[in-house]
Amino acid sequence: MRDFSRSLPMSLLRAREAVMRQFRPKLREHGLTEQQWRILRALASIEAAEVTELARTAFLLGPSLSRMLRDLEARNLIERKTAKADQRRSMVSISKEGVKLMAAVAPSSEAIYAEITQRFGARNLAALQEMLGQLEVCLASADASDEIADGA
Amino acid sequence: MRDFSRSLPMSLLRAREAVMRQFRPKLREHGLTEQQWRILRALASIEAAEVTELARTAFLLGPSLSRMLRDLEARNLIERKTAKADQRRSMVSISKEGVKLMAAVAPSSEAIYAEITQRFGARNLAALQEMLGQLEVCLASADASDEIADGA
DNA sequence: CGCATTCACTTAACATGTTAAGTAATATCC
DNA sequence: GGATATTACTTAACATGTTAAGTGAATGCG
Repeated sequence: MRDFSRSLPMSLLRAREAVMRQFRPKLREHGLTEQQWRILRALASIEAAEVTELARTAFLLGPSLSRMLRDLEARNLIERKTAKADQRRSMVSISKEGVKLMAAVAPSSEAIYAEITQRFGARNLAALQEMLGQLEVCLASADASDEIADGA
Repeated sequence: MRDFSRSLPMSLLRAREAVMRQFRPKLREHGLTEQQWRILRALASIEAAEVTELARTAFLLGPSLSRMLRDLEARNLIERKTAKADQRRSMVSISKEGVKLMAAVAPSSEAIYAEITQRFGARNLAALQEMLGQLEVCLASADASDEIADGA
């Protein structure tokens, strides 16, 4: 069997960990986990979003997101109100405090990203992301055909 | 701020998830999680390994590995014995049952990997892994200089 | 209308990620 | 040789990943 430490999943895992290791200490200073930061960033760019939509954007599963929203709401970093038209849906938005926290963290975060870009090379970075995107597309089509085969 | 869904961490996360989504169902059929499978695969290629060494190979943190080894030992998939020379160290090895389970799963796993390789292209795959490796190297040197700055 | 189905979200349960603290054995240093 | 530090590993505590089940609201359809 292939040397598993050279397998694609392990390569991706190690690469991502190497990247996130750069960010985590700064986020931690502000009492944020990587995932909480993802939620705030996703919310920052829009007025309000439904939970399901937010889950897709922040790439989180519903149950994880549900817990985190509860906690973030308790910390007054986000706000929720149920939609008028459909009481099942709840609209989530970032609070003033949330915006303030983002403003405090964003400069460091940007600086770290810039440092990574500089080290790896902007061109390399773009090429890498292009390949990652293509990989996703390949495998998404694999999933789709599976679903058809399963009659889903 | 950059559109965070196009950031490197998110690209890596989505790509890895797209890959692992292909494997998880088959592992699940055999009652294995992704991480348990990593442990077995890491052990399969060597006689025995210390826990710390295994953690490095399977890219798991000590506490996670400690729990998983307890469970895998209870399922008789691995074996442990403390080293004679140094009673702190415990040597971990895969059991006969573990080998049997691996033999049962490996063909499907290989087939899935081959399918991914074919879809994405062997050349693209090699190029991607090369880039991921370089990214790791870049950032590892960043960590190293941080440690020096911190006096570590 | 009534009722089964679907939908949006939450809760539950268990496994792992992550950091800190604990434990026992070994190494170091005087 | 004995106090101290370090090492290898485990436990603890809390956050998230993951699947299944639960809940209440909207939809579809007779």
